[in-house]
Amino acid sequence: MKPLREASVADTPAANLLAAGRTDALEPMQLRTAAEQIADRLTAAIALGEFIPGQRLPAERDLAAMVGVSRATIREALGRLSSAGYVTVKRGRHGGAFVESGWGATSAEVVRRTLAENWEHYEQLLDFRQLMEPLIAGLAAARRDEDDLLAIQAALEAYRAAADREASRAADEALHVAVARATHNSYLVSVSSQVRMEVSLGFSAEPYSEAIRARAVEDHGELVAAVVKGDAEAASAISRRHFMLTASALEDAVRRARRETDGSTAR
Amino acid sequence: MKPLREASVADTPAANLLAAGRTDALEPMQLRTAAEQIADRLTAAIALGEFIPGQRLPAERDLAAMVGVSRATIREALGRLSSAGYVTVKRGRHGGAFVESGWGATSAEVVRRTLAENWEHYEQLLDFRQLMEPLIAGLAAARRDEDDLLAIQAALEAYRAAADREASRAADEALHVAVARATHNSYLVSVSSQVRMEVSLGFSAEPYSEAIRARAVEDHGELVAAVVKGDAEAASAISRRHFMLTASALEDAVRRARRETDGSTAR
DNA sequence: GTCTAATGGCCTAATCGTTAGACCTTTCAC
DNA sequence: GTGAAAGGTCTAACGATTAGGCCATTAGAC
Repeated sequence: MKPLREASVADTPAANLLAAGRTDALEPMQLRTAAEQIADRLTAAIALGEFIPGQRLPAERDLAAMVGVSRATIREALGRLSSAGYVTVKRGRHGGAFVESGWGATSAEVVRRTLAENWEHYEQLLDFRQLMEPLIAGLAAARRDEDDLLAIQAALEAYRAAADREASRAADEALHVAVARATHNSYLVSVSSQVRMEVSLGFSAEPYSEAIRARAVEDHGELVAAVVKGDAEAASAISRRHFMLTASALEDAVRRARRETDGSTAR
Repeated sequence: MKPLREASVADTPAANLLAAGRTDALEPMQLRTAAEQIADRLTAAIALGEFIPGQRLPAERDLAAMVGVSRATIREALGRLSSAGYVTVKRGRHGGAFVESGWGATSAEVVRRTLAENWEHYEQLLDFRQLMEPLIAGLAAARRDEDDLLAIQAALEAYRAAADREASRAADEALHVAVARATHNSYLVSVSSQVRMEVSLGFSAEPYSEAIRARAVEDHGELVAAVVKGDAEAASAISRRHFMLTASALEDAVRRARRETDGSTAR
C-alpha cells in the first residue's frame, strides 16, 4: 500500500537536527546514504530560499566538486529532488536543474495529509519558534555592534524591495539570519535557521497576501528600529507579536485543511 | 604531525546536532560511517550518564540487535570507544565493555589543549546554556501537570540520595530531563539534552566538591519548589543563578588550565 | 548553417563499508 | 572439569561510492 509517504514533502529532511524525539543511543539506526543526505541539504537550501524558483543549481560536476563527492552521487541526489518535484532538469548547453516554483508538483494534497498526520509535531515546532525568536530578538538588541546594524539594515532594505513572494521569502530569511547573527552566538543562529527550515518545509505554502506582506514589512521595520535603539524589551515584544500572528495564521490554514481532509478520507 | 586531535575527547561527537557553524548546503560533506555514528551515540550516552562508570554495556550481539546493525559494525564502534579510553573490554564469561571511570585514559592534558583551542566555541556553548535553561525552567513552572511534578520530585529525591560524583551526575541529568519534559515541548527537551551532552563532553571534569554539591542540592531544591508552586519568574531566576555559578566555575578552571598550557607550550 | 563548448545521460572497473554466518578462544560459575 | 556466555576472527557476498571515459543534446558563436 503506502499511498502517502513515498517522496512526500516533509519526508526527506525531517530526520534532521533538533529532531524532536531523538537518538536514545540504543534505538535502531537509520542508515542514510550520502545521496540521501545531499538531497536533504539541497531541499533545505531551497526551502530556505538559498535557491529561488527559476534559478539553476550549479552543474552536476561543479556540485560534485563543491560537496566533495562523486558525480554519480550528486546525480542520485538530484534524481530525488527531481522526482519529488522540487526541480526540473534540462539538458544541453546552459541546461541544469532548475528550481520549481509553486513547490507544487508534489501537490498541496500530500502536504495537507502529512501535516494533519504530524500535527502535534508542528504545534510544538511553532511553540518552540515563538519561544526562541523573541529571545533572539531581545538578545540581538542588547548585543549588536556596528557591523551587525549595517547587515540588518541592508537586509531590511532588501526585504522592502522584494518584488514577489519568492524574493520576499528569501529576503525574510536573510533578515532573520542577520538578526540572529547579532546575538553573537552561533548556537542561536543555528537553531533559528533550522526552525525556519522546518517550518518552511512543513508548511510549504506559508500564507501570503498583500495584506500579510504589508503587515510583515511594518513588523520588520519596528523590529529593526528596536534593535538599532538597543531596546531589548521592545525587540522581544515585537518579535513575539509578529510570530504569534504568523503562527495563528498557519494554524487556521491547517485547521481548515484538516477539516477538508477529515471530510474526504476516513481515518 | 598532528599531535592532538587524534581521538581527543571533544572530537568524536562534536559534529552533532546544534553544531554551531552548520551545513551550508554546498560545503564539503563529511561522510560518516555507521560505526562512527554508533560510536558517537554511545559516547554521548556515557557522557549523559546513561551508563555510569563500572557499568557493563550490553553484549556485542545484543547491541547489534538493538541498534539494528551487524556485529562487525558494533565491534568497530566499540573499538573506537575503547581506544579513546571511554571503555575497557574484557573477555570470557561476564566479559564485555565496561565504562571507564575518571574518563581519564585520554588524560586531562589533551582535554586542556582541546578546550583551549576551541575556547570561543565553549564560551558560546555556556552562553547558550545560560539562555536556554532559565527559559526552560520558567516554562516548566508554567506548564507542568501532575505527572510532571511526580517525576520531578522523584528525580530530586534521587539526586539528594546520590552517593558519589558519578551517581550525582546521572541524577542531575535525570532531574533536568524531568524539568525539560514539563515544558511539554520536545524541541526544548532535545536542545537542553544536547547542550548538557556537549558540556559534559567538552569539560570532562566538571568541577565537583562537597561544597559545590551542597550548593547544587540547595539550588535544585529551590528550583523544584518554584516549579511546584508554578512560579515561573522564580524558577527562571533560580535557574539563571545556578547556571551562572557553574559556568563561572568552569571558566575559572579553564582559564587556569590555559595559563598552564600557555606557559608550557608555544602555541 | 555549421561548429563548439557546456551540459546532462550512461557505462564500467575498482574500492570500501556492511552484512550474515560460522567458528575459535577465553573466562567464570557450578 | 564442564558448559555457557562472552569477545576474537574469518569469509563470501552485497551495495554504495568513486574515478574516469564516452555519448547525446542543446544554445550560442561564427
